[in-house]
Amino acid sequence: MLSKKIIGWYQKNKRDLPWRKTQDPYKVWLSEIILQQTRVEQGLPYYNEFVKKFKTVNDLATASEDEVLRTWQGLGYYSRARNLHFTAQHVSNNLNGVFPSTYKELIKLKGIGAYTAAAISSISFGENRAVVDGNVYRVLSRIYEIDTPINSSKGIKEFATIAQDLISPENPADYNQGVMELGARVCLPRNPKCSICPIIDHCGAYKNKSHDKYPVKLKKQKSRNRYFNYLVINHNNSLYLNKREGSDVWNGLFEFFLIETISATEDMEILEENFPSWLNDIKKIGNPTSSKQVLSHQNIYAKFWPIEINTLEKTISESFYSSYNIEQLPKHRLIEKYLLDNNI
DNA sequence: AACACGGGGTA
DNA sequence: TACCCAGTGTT
Repeated sequence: MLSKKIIGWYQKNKRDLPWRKTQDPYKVWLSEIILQQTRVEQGLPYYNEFVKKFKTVNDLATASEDEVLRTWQGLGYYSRARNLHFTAQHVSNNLNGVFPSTYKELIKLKGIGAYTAAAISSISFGENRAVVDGNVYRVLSRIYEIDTPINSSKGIKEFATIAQDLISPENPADYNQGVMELGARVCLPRNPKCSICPIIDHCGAYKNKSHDKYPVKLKKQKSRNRYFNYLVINHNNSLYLNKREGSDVWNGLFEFFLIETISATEDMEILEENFPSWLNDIKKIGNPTSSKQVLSHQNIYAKFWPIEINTLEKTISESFYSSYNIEQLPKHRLIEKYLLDNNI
C-alpha cells in the first residue's frame, strides 16, 4: 500500500517543526498561509514571530493592517498578509472567533484556496482531503510518469483526482504531510535522493530513469523591466514616505516619492517635470545610487535621489517620518535595503 | 485560461 | 541563468 508506506516513512523521518506540535486551526492556518510559495526555512522565523505577537485569531484581528504587514515584511506576496488580516477579522467578528472545521467552509475564506483548505481540514480536523502542492505534483508525476502540464487546467484536475484516490482515510493528516515532506527532502526537483526513497518500488520515473522529465510545466512569460526613480526627500532628518495603493506590486507598503520612467534616466529635467508641487524649496540634490530588485514578473531598476529641502508645507508634513517611525512602517525590500545601506 | 503577485535558495 | 518554493485572486 503506497499511502501506508508514506505515512510510516513520515512518522519516522519528519522534521521537528513548531506547527506540527499543534492541531489548533489558527496556528495551522498561520503556518499554511506563510508557507505558500515559501520554503520552510524562510517561513519558520515568521511563523514564530506571528504566534508570539498574535496569540489568538482575535489578537490578529484587532491589530492594524500596518502592523500585520510590518510583521510580514520581507516574506513577499503581501496579499497573503492582507488576506490573513481580513480573514482574522471575519472569523473574529462574524464567526465568534471560531475557525470553520470543514473544507467546504474553509475554502470560502479569503486567502484559502484548494490547497490550504485541504491542509487545514485534514491536519486540524482529520478530514479526508488530499493536498496538492508543488511537492505533490512532483512526486505523483514521477510515480505515474504523468506528462500533463501541472499548470494547465486539465493537469490541475487530473492531479487532484489522483491525489484524492491515493490518500489514506485512516490518517489523512500524516499522509498529506508525508507526501509533502517526501517531495521536500527526497523527491527533489534536481538530483532526487532515490536511494533513500521509501516508495522507490512504485516509481515509474525511477524504473525508466526519467525523473528529469517530470513534472511537465508550461513555460511562463519572461519578466518586463521597469525603472523606478525614488526621491529620498529629507527635512530635518525626517523622510517623505508614501503608502502604495492599487493593484500594482507592493500594495500597502511604504516607499519614497516615486517617479516611474520608461527607461533608465539621470536626466534631472525629466524628473523635475514630475516633482510634486510641494517640493519647491530645495536646498540640495545629491548623487543618485542604483539598485535592482527581481520580482516574479518584473525586474525593477531603481535609482535613489537624495534631496534636502529647507521648508515644509503643513499639508504634507504628516507624510514625513523620523527614523524611529520609519522602523515601524511596512516597507518592501528595495526601500529596506536602501535604509540599511545608508544607516537610516 | 492566462496572468500577477516577492524574495531567496540552488545547481 | 533558470527553476523552484507546503498557491491564491483577478482578469
